[in-house]
Amino acid sequence: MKFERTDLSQTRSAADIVFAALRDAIVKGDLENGAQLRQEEIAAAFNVSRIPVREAIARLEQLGLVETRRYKGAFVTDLPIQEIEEIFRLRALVESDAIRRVVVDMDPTALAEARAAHDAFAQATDPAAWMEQNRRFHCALYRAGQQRHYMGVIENLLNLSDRYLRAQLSLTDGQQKAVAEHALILAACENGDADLAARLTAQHIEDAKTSLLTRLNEKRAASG
Amino acid sequence: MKFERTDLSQTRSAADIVFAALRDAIVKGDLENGAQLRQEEIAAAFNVSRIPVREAIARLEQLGLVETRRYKGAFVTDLPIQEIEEIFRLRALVESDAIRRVVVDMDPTALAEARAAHDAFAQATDPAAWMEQNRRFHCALYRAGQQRHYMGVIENLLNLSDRYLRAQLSLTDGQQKAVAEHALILAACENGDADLAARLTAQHIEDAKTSLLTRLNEKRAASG
DNA sequence: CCGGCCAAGATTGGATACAATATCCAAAAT
DNA sequence: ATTTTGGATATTGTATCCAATCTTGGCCGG
Repeated sequence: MKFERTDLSQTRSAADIVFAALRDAIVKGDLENGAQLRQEEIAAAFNVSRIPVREAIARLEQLGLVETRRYKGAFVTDLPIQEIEEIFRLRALVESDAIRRVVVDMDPTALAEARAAHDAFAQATDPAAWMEQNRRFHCALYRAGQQRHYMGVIENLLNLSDRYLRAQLSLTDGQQKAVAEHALILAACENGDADLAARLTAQHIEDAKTSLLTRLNEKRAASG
Repeated sequence: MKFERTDLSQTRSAADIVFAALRDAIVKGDLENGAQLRQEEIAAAFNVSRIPVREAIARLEQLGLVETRRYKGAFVTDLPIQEIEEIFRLRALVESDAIRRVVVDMDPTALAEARAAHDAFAQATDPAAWMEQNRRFHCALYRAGQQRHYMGVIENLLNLSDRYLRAQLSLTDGQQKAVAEHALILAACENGDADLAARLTAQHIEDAKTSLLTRLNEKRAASG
């Protein structure tokens, strides 16, 4: 007699599920910058007690996605412009190096996945899909190297910066520019040109940073 | 009448204190790789309930210092050699770039702090003091740039790798070599030579990586 | 009308109690 | 003797309850 074998020990705890949901909500911008995370409210939404909610919030704080002050509550981190710039510098540094190390021995499966994401990104029409396919494209390439810690650092940086980028893609021709740049990066990867892929990736991120900071500075000047 | 002004709202929660203590214990190697963290035991040690202990463990997991499996417990992460190597590559990449960005506008106070740490490191005789002063030296330089996220990434990487380095410094002439390399890095910073400081920092970390990996591979070959 | 003060509700932090799962050991069956 | 099975114990995950702190709204004096 045969069974369908499933590993039940890998079922996620309530704290895991709440954590992932809150993280995604912050990254996607569903929770606004500075918004307060009320434990009771979240617990009710997931039909659990506040205990797993508090564990989830503790983990979010470790990622820098929320800031908590004792007895006051947890708030979605609102990054100053200077820190956004810093995060993009880090991204350019780490992601370009990650690409360089991956390209020298690129897995065809990863390339195919990246191309699929590239196509989906080009055809997507709403910002949510852009962000999703954009991340899928980049991570498909980085992940090919099987480097957990590079991926971990990069994902953390993306989680911190995505909600700022999202507004950017919506307002400008950023998406079209990104499609063109992705195509070049993909071509460099397929040709095995590691240095070019690294330079293009760094430039891609620097470009996004520049236009994002320009807009943020305008906005800040206008509002106060 | 004058008061000593202290911000009571900054008193740390029990979870904060337990988290910091566990983190330091793991980083310093007081808790061995693979060791299990028993909630009840830790709670008793700090005279608190398991609730803040669980929050602390959740945060440690987010840092990659422990791994938890549901209903089985939390264990100090035992990194495979390949990941240790990856972490050192990341360190070389990020720390050299951090130095480069700091040197162009170096704060004299930070330089003085780095030199003090350098002297203390040279005169220290036990591995615990070495690790402490070594980190103090490097972080004094990086911190001068006031770049929270660079510092955050670097500290995470140091937290993950320090316990492996510690054994290294104990067993070889690593400490003397490190003193000499620190002197060169410090000189480059004082002279405002950013590129040199960056190259020396990268080399310093690569050197440590090489000798550490050599020893780890020998050890693994010997033990099985 | 305004700002300070105080009480009551709201919210977070932590302790205790209970539920779900794992681990270990003894007894029984082959 | 080995393996299996049932249950006792230990450990983790979550709910409920209490304590500490914050916040809000009304009252008071100016």
